[in-house]
Amino acid sequence: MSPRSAAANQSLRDATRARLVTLALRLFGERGYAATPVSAIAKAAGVSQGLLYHYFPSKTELLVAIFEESIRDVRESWARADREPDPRLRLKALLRAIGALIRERRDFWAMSYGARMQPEVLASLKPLLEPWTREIHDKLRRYLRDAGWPNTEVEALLLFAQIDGVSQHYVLDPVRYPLDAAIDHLVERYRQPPRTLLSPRQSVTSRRKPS
Amino acid sequence: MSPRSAAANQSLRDATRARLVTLALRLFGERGYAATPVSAIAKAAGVSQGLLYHYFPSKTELLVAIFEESIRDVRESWARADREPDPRLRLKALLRAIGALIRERRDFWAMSYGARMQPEVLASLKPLLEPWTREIHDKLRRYLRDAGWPNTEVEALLLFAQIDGVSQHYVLDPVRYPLDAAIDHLVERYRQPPRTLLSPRQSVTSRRKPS
Amino acid sequence: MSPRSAAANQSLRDATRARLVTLALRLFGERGYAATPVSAIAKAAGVSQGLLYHYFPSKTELLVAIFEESIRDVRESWARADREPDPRLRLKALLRAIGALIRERRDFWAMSYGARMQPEVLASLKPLLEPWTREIHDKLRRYLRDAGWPNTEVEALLLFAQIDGVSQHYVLDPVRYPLDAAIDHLVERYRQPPRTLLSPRQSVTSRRKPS
Amino acid sequence: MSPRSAAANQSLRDATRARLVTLALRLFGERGYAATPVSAIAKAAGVSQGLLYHYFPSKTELLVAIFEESIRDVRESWARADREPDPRLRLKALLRAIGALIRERRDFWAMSYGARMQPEVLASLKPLLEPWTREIHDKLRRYLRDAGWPNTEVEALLLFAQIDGVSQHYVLDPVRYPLDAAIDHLVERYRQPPRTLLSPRQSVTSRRKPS
DNA sequence: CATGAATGAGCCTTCATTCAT
DNA sequence: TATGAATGAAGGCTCATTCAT
Repeated sequence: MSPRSAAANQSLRDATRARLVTLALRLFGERGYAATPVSAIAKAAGVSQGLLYHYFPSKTELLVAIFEESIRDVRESWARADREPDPRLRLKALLRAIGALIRERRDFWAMSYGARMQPEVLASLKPLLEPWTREIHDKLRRYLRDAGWPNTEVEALLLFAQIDGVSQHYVLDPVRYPLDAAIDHLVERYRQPPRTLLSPRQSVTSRRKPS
Repeated sequence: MSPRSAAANQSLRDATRARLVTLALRLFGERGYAATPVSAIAKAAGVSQGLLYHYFPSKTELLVAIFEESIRDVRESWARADREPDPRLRLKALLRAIGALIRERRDFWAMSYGARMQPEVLASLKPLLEPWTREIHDKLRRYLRDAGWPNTEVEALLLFAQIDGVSQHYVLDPVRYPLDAAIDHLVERYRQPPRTLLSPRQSVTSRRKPS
Repeated sequence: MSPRSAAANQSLRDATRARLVTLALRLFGERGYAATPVSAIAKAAGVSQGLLYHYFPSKTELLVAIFEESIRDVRESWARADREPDPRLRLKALLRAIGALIRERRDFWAMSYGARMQPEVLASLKPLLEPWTREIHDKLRRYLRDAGWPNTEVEALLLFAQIDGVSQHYVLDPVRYPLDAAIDHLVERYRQPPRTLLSPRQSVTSRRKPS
Repeated sequence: MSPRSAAANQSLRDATRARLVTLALRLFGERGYAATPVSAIAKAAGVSQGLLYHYFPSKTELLVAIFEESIRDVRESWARADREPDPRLRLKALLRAIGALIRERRDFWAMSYGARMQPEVLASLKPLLEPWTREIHDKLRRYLRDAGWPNTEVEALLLFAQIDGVSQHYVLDPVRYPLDAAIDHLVERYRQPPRTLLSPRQSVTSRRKPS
């Protein structure tokens, strides 16, 4: 009954939609969300501006769609680290995966760091970002715990901060920032929990003293 | 011709200018740079829009002025750590000062993290931001070196990332983020350099080779 | 080539067309002509936008079709009053019929009163509206004359104005407007021509003088 | 302290604002509210589009401003009828005033009748229109009562409907519609209350029963 | 120094209509 | 007959900036 077959239509839809998401992500990453007019996205994708609104009800929803998709991808990518059987190597695997993602998805991080600092924009992203942030924190904490780290709550907090900080510094100057060295250092730092002769309850403060 | 004395005039000028900078910083911090119209700043400061352009040639220049001032303040604040004679305590002093600044100048960091992710805006800030970033990095590196840390280049990089990460996470959710715990943990972590079995001179990267 | 018989096809066609007209009328009535997108009509009717343009070459023509149909219905409804043999009761019969129509076809009147105030739209409706308006006026005038009213030209004008006025006020607030009381009053007012001692030919101006 | 004197500024403001209101009223009357772009108003008033938004926060608010102003004027104009001491002549005076207003303020009525049929627009006007409608109704009722009419509630309703009907019909075809004749007829009809054989207190509905 | 009226460019969004299939 | 992807032209509105006074 349909002119184009339903399948053909769907694939056409998907292709156009995907192109819009891809181009929007690139432009948002390059110029920032606020500074990228919808018209530029449409033009880059080779479609009319009106068509964009056929796929996304608003510029904001386009942003949300990008986040949804990217978060899904990142999540999948990280999931691989879960398959590492040895808990002592799992953190390392995760950090390597993160390092790769930072480089591969630079546009996304750039856009993300910019968007979340604009309260108006953040409002639409909160439902997405808050669970995700918690998810990351929990994952880090679990990994640290399994590897025998103490004080995992704050330790996870700091690890998260380091990752975000490195990612952002890299994004700000991708050419010169020594991303690999930074990741290497992180991997090394988290290779194993601080050793203490006395007890695992011991505070971090004394961790390497007696040796 | 002027009824006011030159001095009175100047102090009036300074007061108005200072008010504009203060209010602009607050609004930029609350709503973001792009989302804050010049008109809102003028209104908040109780002056006309025209007058604002008497003090600052453009919205961008107002932003630059805010950065200049804030950077100067932050720099002064940090300078106190330099006066700490014991190199082993200097890093701690610095981290404490940073923790206080993060909380006290929340608006500035919020604005700063947002603005620097907008390439268009970043362009104007680069002349300011680049030297400052380098300055911070160098200071961290020097402190680490004086405290006997190895591999200070990358170590400073990571410490910087941690500070920025913590600051940004705090700014995103000031009510719930455990800033004090994070700073405490940082202080603890950098209380003294890691001891290695072989030699303290060994660089981080190579210290595991022998194993 | 067509799998369906021509007759079945035609009845399907008619059904779809009728549905479009019905739904369009409802939506135009509820939201107004200008504020109702073609897409909303197609969606409400459960067909594609493209198909709508198969039945009506433009939104305007859809509006015209609605008017044609509605006018035809209203005309038929009023025609019954013509069958009232007693000229003195005919006006009453008409007013009752009108009262019923105002209530039953609220959407049409709402849409109609809105559309005819938009010159751009009115242009397309003029060929329809002008003859109809004249027809109504003439009918009213004939009824008044047959019932023995003087000065029927202006009298018909005023009666028309009353009907339109009541209808519009009702449409603006259907819940609270006392339509029945208004119609009753109209019926009563036009139950018989004003009585004059002298002659039914007497002008309106003098009709109540002699008492 | 102000560059232009405050007075000069105010008069400049008032002049521009008044020009905008006047031109907007004219264009809304001619083309309808929805069909008149803000740009057309600005152009007609000889100012930039942006300036219009300096005076009115939105197109809707401009419409509201027009209504406020027009209602005020109409109210003042009608107030004169109140000064007529003889209650039997007061209604006549009012109808004459109304007749004049219909002709003089044709644009306003045209716009008004169009705007109130667009639910979206009506919403903003309701706070203005509802009290005004009630005010008119009450005034008519009071006049009728003072002139000795029975059943003033419904009688006022019908008189209101006639006025609105005549006004709208005139607006739809100002060249050919015999406004004067219609007003004359209204004046005549409401010259004095209908006499009943029994008593002037009798309700309209029953007044002619005995005959 | 100070005002605020005024501008103009650009942005997001809507929508009637067309067209390939 | 039927679909819905796609277009293009506006339209309402915002805002950094200028300018006459």
